[in-house]
Amino acid sequence: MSYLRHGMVKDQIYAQVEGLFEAYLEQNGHRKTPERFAILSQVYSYEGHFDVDTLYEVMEQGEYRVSRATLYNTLDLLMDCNLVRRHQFGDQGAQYEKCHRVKQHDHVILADTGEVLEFCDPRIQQIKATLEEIFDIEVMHHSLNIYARKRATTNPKHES
Amino acid sequence: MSYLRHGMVKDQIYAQVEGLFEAYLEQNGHRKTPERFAILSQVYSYEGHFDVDTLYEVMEQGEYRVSRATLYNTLDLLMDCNLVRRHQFGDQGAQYEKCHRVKQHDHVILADTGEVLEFCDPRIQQIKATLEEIFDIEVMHHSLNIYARKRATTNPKHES
DNA sequence: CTTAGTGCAAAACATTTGCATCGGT
DNA sequence: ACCGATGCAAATGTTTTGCACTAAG
Repeated sequence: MSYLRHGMVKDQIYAQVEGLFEAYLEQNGHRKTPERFAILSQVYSYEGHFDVDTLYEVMEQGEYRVSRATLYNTLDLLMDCNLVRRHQFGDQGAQYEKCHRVKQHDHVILADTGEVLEFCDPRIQQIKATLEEIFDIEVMHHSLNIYARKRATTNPKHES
Repeated sequence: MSYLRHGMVKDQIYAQVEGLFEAYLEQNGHRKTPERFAILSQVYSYEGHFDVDTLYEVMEQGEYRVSRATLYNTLDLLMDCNLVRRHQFGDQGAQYEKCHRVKQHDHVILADTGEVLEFCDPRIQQIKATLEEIFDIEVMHHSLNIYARKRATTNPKHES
């Protein structure tokens, strides 16, 4: 989609991601196990969000059946090297999503359906810049979730 | 503090909050039990955030010892009538905070200490307005958490 | 060969639920 | 007296941990 850079195709992206993960593992003295790469591959096959349970069930079918313990372990590694992000929508369990070369975005959660929309607003960057100055901090990341409901589309105008 | 309106003092605020809760309970056919008001009182004694476990332990000492089940139940009611808000910082359990006549604000979580700073930026309102228009939704609430770390104060500039 | 990584099962933890009892109304 | 609210304990769902075994380096 739109986050592909000039003619890159998916497999090239994935090859790059795999290389980054491999480099990360080497540089940090972690072993390059087949389970870890199988998980990376599966994680990067998802377009949207996924939870650990879904991932676990899918991987049970695949070539490498990994335990939940390994899933959590590997997801931690992938978050550490910035290939995956974790989200907490509402109160239920964590959701994950790949994030390499994916445009930074935030989420609108629709109350009725639980559906998740994505958006990107430059003003959030401005807010972060302001905060860095005011509090003398270095912002590492943020999480902005908007909880909303679909408007009853009765009138063509807007009624705020 | 700054959210007190023209000469109001704390007890007046609390009396008002109690009145609102009472009205809410009546209008929705809920019973006015002493436990519920004891919880409300304790909740409004906190200036910042608290978690259920802390609340439980404090209330064990007090006049009304309430069970966790009742705490969760009552916190739900308090959220329903907009006297309390729930937050999810990072991965651990939920944090709550009173919200009546408290200025809407968001949070900076410092990675090292877990300390939570509060801020209020008008641009978040603008973002919400834009989203309502773009997606034709009605925003109910939002959650913006900034994860940061204190900057190494090497430069002689201001560090407040 | 060494020891990090793995699967498994148990543990930990926060929250919810079932049920007998209590107490607002 | 009715039935909603409570306390307790068991159940739930998710994530973590201990341990014996496997395999990467």
